[in-house]
Amino acid sequence: MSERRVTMADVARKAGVSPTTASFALSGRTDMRISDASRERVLEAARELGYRPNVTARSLRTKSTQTIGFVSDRITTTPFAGEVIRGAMEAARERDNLLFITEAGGDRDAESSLVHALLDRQVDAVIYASMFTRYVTPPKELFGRRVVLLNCLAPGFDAPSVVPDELEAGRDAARALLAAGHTEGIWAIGGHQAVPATPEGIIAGNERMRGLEEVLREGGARLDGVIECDWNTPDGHREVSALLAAGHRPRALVCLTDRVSLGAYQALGEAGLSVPGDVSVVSFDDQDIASVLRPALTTLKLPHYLLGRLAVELILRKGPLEAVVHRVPMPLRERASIGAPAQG
Amino acid sequence: MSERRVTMADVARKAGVSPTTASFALSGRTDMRISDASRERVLEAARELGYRPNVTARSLRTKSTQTIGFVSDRITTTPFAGEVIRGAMEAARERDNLLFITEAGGDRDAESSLVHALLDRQVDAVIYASMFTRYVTPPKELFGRRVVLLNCLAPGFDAPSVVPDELEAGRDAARALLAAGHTEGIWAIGGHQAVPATPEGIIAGNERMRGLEEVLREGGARLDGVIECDWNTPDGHREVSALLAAGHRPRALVCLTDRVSLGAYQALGEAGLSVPGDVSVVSFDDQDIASVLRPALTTLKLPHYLLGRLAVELILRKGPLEAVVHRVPMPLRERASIGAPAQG
DNA sequence: CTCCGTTGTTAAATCGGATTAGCAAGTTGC
DNA sequence: GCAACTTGCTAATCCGATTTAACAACGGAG
Repeated sequence: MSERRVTMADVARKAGVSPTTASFALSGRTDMRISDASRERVLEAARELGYRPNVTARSLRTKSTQTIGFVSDRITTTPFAGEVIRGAMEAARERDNLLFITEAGGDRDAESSLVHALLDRQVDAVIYASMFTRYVTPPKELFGRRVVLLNCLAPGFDAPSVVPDELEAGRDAARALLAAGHTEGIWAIGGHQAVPATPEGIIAGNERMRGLEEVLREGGARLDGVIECDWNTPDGHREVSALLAAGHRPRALVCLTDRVSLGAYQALGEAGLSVPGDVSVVSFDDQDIASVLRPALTTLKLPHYLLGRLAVELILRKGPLEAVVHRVPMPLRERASIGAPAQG
Repeated sequence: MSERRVTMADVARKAGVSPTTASFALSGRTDMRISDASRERVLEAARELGYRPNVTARSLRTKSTQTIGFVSDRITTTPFAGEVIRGAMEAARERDNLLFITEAGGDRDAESSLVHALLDRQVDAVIYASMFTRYVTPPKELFGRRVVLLNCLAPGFDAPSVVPDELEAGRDAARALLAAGHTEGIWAIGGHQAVPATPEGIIAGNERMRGLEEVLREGGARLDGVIECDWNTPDGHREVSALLAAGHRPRALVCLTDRVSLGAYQALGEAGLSVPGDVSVVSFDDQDIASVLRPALTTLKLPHYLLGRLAVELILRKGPLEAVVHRVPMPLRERASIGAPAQG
């Protein structure tokens, strides 16, 4: 694209040395002896000419492109997960790397083809990411490659995983309710399962529920019921409306996602119940809406930014990757949806 | 990364021809005569060995990396604009290109440095994108390069722009209200301006308002008032609450973004007014929440996906780029927030 | 039978750097 | 005084493709 770039040969010529000397001077290698005078002249020439090395050419020899591939099912364009990309991007940038972002939309063939496109461009490593925390089987092209799994687990696939600490988040949700004095009339909306039509097990729901139940039990509280439904707003609205219609009077709702919480808010509002006066709500994810709902939603934040950042940091660390699961804490965002239990 | 790749030399050796012949056979060029027999043997060998060309090596000679750089202020991770990336990505993929995604966060130095990082990797072209539709001045490194401006305009910079057709969207909002019979008691919330602390002019607000006023006037309707505020939920809530508290009884609200609409919904709900029974609402953007609000929000969709796609399609088109402004229609998403004007 | 044009193929150069092997000139050791 | 090191630098290769220039082998024209 456009006018000729300054090459190392230009720099060498201007500095009056050989390309070899220029190369050593510029890369600053100390194992090859270059006089201070020559080094200075090369550096000066490079500066004056505005020389920048051609990464593509260099990588042909060195095998390192300072480039990382990012493959996901849909995480890129999921409204709330762009932060993953940002975290990854910034961490990459700090180490002079760039990211190829791709998305296969869940299609295995597309996935293979994208991985090939990445490998054809000699990426140094690949981040394989999933929108939902779940078990996956990466495409065979990635076996034996430098890979970090992001927001997913793949038993038998030799690579580290970076996932949110959903179990501890479940515990923290329980602790938040206990701290406010809730011990009964607690319902979970969304349940263990997850999103419709996902072929493989989703981890988030199970772990959140396990942590929740464990700490509630230890705290002498109990869950009155668990309502299984999809993790979206219409389902949240429908299930909570049905719960109320059935005559139940919950004191606290644990909604498995903020989208479910929005549905719950709508149903409670329509029933003339206030949050947190009549019903407390604790949620998961901390999506955009969480902070602007009225009252603002107390929720366990999905640490998207840190997830992306850690994945890249692991990949760019020297040495081989260890197949370890890294759990990133989900911080509690305390806002206004939890109050003392309603009396009566 | 890992075991040696099959090179063209391997393919040539296996097919019993020279690398030159293999190259011509594989690239399928007709200007260089290769016998059908040789071609077949090369193709067969390539297939058996699973040969894939090294794009990096090729680009050293051809100058084309089949790679596009994407630089934005924050669009990547803006919750609602990931679709831009997806559109761009898919269009790129259809033509065997990949995207480097970067984000400068509005920092000029970071922007320059990112553009350099892209150019060092020999990208064929660059998409320069903005989160808000506005005027920009691209970094000097991009002058003379193959560039498409996405969601922004840069007078004097020789490149095509791709932007949403905000003017027509404003008109469509007016048409939707007129069609439902609204001619008075219409207020605009959000106004001409925009988001806080944006140094350069934002186009969206102005154009939306201009289109809106033009068609209302032509339709014999009028705007009772325009309330200027930031384009977010708390401001929407505050301003609509204030409007009602001041004794006004609007029949229709034109909210400049869906986030403002959410605030309006909250304020109306608290005042015991129903949508669309008492007040109709028409909005802009079609973010995630638009479809799950109750009632679902009628809004003019920001065509993010098409924006991204068109930008890439332009860039990958043969020939020089023309500095034309491409306006992409914003379709009306008719849902349930517009009704006939309340009586009385 | 020679000259010339095709046809099919390949040796060699190229792209922009990194790296290896080696070469002069100056030092040191004995 | 001469071999053995050092020091500072460069010629030559290599990385994996593309592309240019040229070269055999063959057929037809004269």
